[in-house]
Amino acid sequence: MWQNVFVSTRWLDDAEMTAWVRLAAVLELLPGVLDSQLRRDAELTHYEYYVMAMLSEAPKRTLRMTALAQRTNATLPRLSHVVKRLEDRGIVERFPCPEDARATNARLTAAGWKKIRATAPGHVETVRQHVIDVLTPEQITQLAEITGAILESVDPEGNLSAVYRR
Amino acid sequence: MWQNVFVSTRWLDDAEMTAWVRLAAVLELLPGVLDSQLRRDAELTHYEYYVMAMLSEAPKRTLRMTALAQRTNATLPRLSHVVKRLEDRGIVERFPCPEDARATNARLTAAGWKKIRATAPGHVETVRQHVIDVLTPEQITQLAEITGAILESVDPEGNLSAVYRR
DNA sequence: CACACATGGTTGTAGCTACAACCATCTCAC
DNA sequence: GTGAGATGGTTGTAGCTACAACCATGTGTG
Repeated sequence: MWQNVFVSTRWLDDAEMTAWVRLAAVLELLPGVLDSQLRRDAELTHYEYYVMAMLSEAPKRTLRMTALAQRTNATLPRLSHVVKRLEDRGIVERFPCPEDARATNARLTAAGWKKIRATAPGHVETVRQHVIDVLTPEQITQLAEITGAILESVDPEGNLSAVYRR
Repeated sequence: MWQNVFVSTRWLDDAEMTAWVRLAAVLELLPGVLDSQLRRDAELTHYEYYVMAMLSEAPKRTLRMTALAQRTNATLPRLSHVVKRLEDRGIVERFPCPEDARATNARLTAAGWKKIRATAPGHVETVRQHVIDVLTPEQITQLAEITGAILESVDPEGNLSAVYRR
C-alpha cells in the first residue's frame, strides 16, 4: 500500500526543487535576521513589533484581541501571552470591551506609541536591506503575486487578515 | 537625532508594502502548516525531517555535524539538541570522526531510512498543495530567483549550504 | 425562559530554539 | 615542542509557541 503511494508520488523536478529548497531556507533564516535586529535595537521580537504596528494603525490605537490576532496571523493563545508581556512592560493596556462583555480590547499606550515610532525606521531599513532593495520592481510585483497564491492555499477560509487578499 | 533618522527613512510604497506584508504572513503561517502535517503523520518537526532528508542523500547516509548544520540552515547548538533527540528515538546514530578527533559524524539508521521513505510522499504532497501547485511554471522560476537574491543578502559569506547559490 | 452550543479570551505546560559558556582537539608560528 | 588562537561540538537555561483545558458571556431554538 505504501509502495503504491510511493510510486504514484509526483516528485519535484529540478526547477521546483530549487525554488522549494530556497524558499525553505528563507523560511528558516529570515525570521532570525529580523528578530535579532529588533531584539538588539529595541528588545522586541518581530511578532511583538507586528502587534504594536497593527495597533498603531488602528483607530484610537485600539483593537479587539480577536481582530489583532487575525491581523498578526497568530492564534489567540499566542497573542494573549504576548500582550500580557507587553502590558507588563507598559507598552499596551487591556480593558473590557463595552459592547461585548466577553471581549477584551488592547490599546497602545503613549509609551508604546513612542517606542514604535523610534523603532520603525531601523526595522524598515532591515526589511529594505534584506528583501526589498535586493529585488527589481518587477520582482516585487511577482513576489506579491506568488505569496498571495500561497496564502490562499494556506488560509483558504480567509480566517486571517484581509490585508493580503486579492 | 531620531527626528533626523525618522524623516530620512525611505518608507515602503504600496507595492513594496503589499509584497512585504504577504511575505511576512507566509513566514508566519507556512512553517506551522508544514510542521503540523509532519507532526500528525510522522511525529516529526519540519526541521527534523530536513535533517533526515539531508542525511538520506549523503554518501553512506552520513555527514559531519558541521556539514549537516550548514545544509539545514541551522546553528550547531540547535542541530546538536535535535540529533540527540533523534538518536534517542533510534533514527540517527552518532560516532566520532576517524580523520578528526574533534568532529562527530551523524548517520541515518536503517529505521531512520525506512521512516523517511514512508514520510516523504506525504510531505512532498503537502509542499505541492501549498506552494508548487498553486504557482505557474514561470512563477516557480521567479520564486527561485527572488529567494536566491534574498538569501545572498541574508547569508552574504555563503556560510550556509551551496544548494541555493547561483 | 431554559438549555445547548458558539464565541472570546486566558492559563498551564510541554517542547523547541537562541544564546552563552564550556571543553577538547587541531594548527601553526616561533 | 609549546603556547595562542581557531575549529568542532555539547550542555545549561531562559524565553517563546503550540496545544489543550478551561471559564464567562452571548445566541438561538423549542
